[in-house]
Amino acid sequence: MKKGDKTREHIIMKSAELFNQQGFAGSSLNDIIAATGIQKGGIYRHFHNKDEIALEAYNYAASIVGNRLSEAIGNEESATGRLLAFFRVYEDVVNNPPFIGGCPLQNTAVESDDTHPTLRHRAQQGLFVTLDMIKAIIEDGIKNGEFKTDLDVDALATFAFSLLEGGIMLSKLEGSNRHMHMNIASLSSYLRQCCFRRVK
Amino acid sequence: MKKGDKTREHIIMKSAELFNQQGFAGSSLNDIIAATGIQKGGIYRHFHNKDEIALEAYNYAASIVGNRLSEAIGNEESATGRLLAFFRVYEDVVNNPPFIGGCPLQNTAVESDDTHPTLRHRAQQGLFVTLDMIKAIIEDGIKNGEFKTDLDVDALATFAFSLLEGGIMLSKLEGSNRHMHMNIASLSSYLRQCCFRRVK
DNA sequence: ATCAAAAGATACCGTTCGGTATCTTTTGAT
DNA sequence: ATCAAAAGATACCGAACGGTATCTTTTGAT
Repeated sequence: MKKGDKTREHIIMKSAELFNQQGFAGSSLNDIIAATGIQKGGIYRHFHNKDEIALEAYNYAASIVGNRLSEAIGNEESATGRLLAFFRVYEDVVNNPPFIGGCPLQNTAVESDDTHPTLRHRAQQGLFVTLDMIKAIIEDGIKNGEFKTDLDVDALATFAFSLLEGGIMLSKLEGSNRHMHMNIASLSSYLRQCCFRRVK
Repeated sequence: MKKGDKTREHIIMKSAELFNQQGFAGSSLNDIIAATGIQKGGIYRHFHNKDEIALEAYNYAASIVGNRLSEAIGNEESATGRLLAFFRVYEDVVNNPPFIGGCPLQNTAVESDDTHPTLRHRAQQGLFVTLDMIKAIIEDGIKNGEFKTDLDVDALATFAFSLLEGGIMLSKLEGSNRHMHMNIASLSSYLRQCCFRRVK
């Protein structure tokens, strides 16, 4: 790997942390300079403009979180365990989020919604990919007899993901993981009471 | 009401729309000038700085949504109905949110989390007030025999509010109300299956 | 060791930022 | 109708913005 590629990645990593904490509009190039220790000329050698940095930074942050999710899912045997594993990645979102600043999808979605179309499009792709992951887990649970066969897969996927993102938002805002913890417990009992296949 | 107070309110209203769509960092004073038709000198006669405008604007947006929520709750007789009424205020969040730009609490929470402490504090107050509203509804439902007596009120309030905010985020991002609609149906059946008092 | 190419620092561009001082206009009580 | 007070427009401030041109340093293949 060439030197230039290494600094390019360094810029992306540091910028991703900035953008995920302060937002795109809230992070200036001087912030990036301060965070990377690289002057403007050095930065703009690797990127055409601030937008390009933001897009690459989002991809990076999303990939970090995605890896953490895949990892957490891989360790679980049951579909229920895999669904709850999603939440456990964010169970200490206040002090130890999978990526500093919280969920990149949430931060990007909320900020870019009415302002930055291309960034919004990336977040949309992230939404679809994540929902597909969750749906695959649910369908798996149905096939292996863990869940009822008449489950509405789309509705349950949206339900679980909403609960996750809402819990992240509430816990981050209050500065306490209690919302995440309560939601994990609530989803767990919900799955048991409403989604498990009744063995007669 | 004096003329100055009227323009002051005009500035707050227009700024609230801007901030709730583009964020605090994403909205400039020139944006406010363009939206209000009032020059910088005129604006700064009524406010000390941009921060003060943002705080008042958030209060305004929050009060609009709060009124809509209270209104929706007032029309319902059952606790279940009042909980679902919360969601119905945002059931067409894509095309017809209670305030343009979506949920002010969500937008403010996500942006100000790591950047703007005073704004974050306002959002925190909004969180507590809203959770208290939801908890009051649940306690009401327990007292009048609608809900089981052993419900965890805090957990159910967090659960419902997370589902709402998560649903808003997902629907806004995808540009489709389907997530809100599915969550309303899911919460409705959840309440029926897990929270209703079993009549023997 | 040489030396072109790659990488990065410096210095600058015009524009926009939030904020202020000053001047003009409007308002409304008398 | 008068006229001080309130309201608002104009013009400006220094700083920070995103972005670029140019110069210096570093890299690594030969």
